[in-house]
Amino acid sequence: MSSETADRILEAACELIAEDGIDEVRIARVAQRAGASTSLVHHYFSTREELLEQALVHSFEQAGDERFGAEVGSGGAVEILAAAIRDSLPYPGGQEREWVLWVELWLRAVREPDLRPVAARLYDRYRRWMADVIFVGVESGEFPAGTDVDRVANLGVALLDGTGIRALLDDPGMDVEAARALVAGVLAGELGIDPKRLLA
Amino acid sequence: MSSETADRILEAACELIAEDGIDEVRIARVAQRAGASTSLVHHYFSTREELLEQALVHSFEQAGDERFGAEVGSGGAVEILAAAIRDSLPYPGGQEREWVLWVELWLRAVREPDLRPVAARLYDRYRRWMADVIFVGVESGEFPAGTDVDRVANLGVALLDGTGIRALLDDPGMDVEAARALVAGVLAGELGIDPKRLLA
DNA sequence: TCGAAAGCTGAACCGCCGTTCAAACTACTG
DNA sequence: CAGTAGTTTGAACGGCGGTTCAGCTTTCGA
Repeated sequence: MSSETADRILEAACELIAEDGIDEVRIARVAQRAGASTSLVHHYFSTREELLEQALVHSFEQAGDERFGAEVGSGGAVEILAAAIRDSLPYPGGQEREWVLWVELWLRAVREPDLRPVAARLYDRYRRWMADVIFVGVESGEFPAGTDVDRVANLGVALLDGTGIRALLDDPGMDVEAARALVAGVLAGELGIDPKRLLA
Repeated sequence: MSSETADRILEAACELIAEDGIDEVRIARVAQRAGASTSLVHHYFSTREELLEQALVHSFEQAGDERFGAEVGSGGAVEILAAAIRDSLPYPGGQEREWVLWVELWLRAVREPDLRPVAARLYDRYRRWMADVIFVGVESGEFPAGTDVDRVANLGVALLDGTGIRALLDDPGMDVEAARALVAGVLAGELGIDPKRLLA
């Protein structure tokens, strides 16, 4: 089912989706980048739609593994949370590519309910990852006992998405530093710590 | 420049963008819905790209006028804010169409920097509208003096976007009611009022 | 060693759709 | 009425690109 070649094709499709957007992806280009012919692409993926859907899913499973698969490392929970905020925002040269794919998935999933479980699964990992970070802080006493971990995690995810999209769009009213300050400020307030400690 | 017919064509294009997504919009369909021929469409809009861009902009200027153009009405600031939260979320049968267009603009603007000012302008109106609502509350003493109005307004916008997108995607971890509760809870905390008052 | 199945290719097909073009119809102006 | 500018149309063009097809090469088990 999943041969070496099929993977190469899928990988090429992922790259092109990230670069040009789903609708700009042409089978000939995918084939070219994968070092194959268009016929070969059709040999593994009977239709363009099928190829693109599998590529999207594959792309996000992989991205999710990279971002949220790692164990919450050692070190203070505050530092980990600060790093999480920084690494989640679309800093130029940083997570911009992931953000573009993220928005692509949003739109696609809005139109195509089949894709919604993929998005939901990613959000679930995202939220759980952030909840883990916060939970560690509560356990270690850095954050107040009785903190509603899930609520704060959902809050963090929502804030990162809501500010990050504006930063990604170069909104002068919300650049990436302002986004970071706002997220850090609100989360620090919820967790009873000094906001500066989340901006390290 | 902007004749009766051109407006009809633009209107038809807007509808189709909302229904099927920009990339699915076909000139023949636009013409059909506008009661015109494809040639006539090209008479007013020399290229497809030009038509779609103008349609998008037109669509959002209009939507912005409807949503944020009205003066902040009379009544308590708390009630106005509660209504703002409710009306901004993608309740089924409510603002869903606007949300879809919103996401469409996000993706388009990410790919096409020319569109970013359009998005920035909309965000500006959105944020200012929310700031006005909060400002009224501060003036009337319903919210604490010294409230950082712009900060809370940005927070509100980010929370609505960040939770709303998940609700729109039918994420089981964040339905529209949970989104509303989270937004209301956080804003109530920032404004020193009872969260229940924002859920009326 | 033979033959079938899988991997792979180039070339051609063909439908969709943006775009163009020449011409008709209308309306207004001198 | 003549002329001109603005509308509107049907029909056709042209190419991009997904898909198909017939056949070549490689692999591998009997």
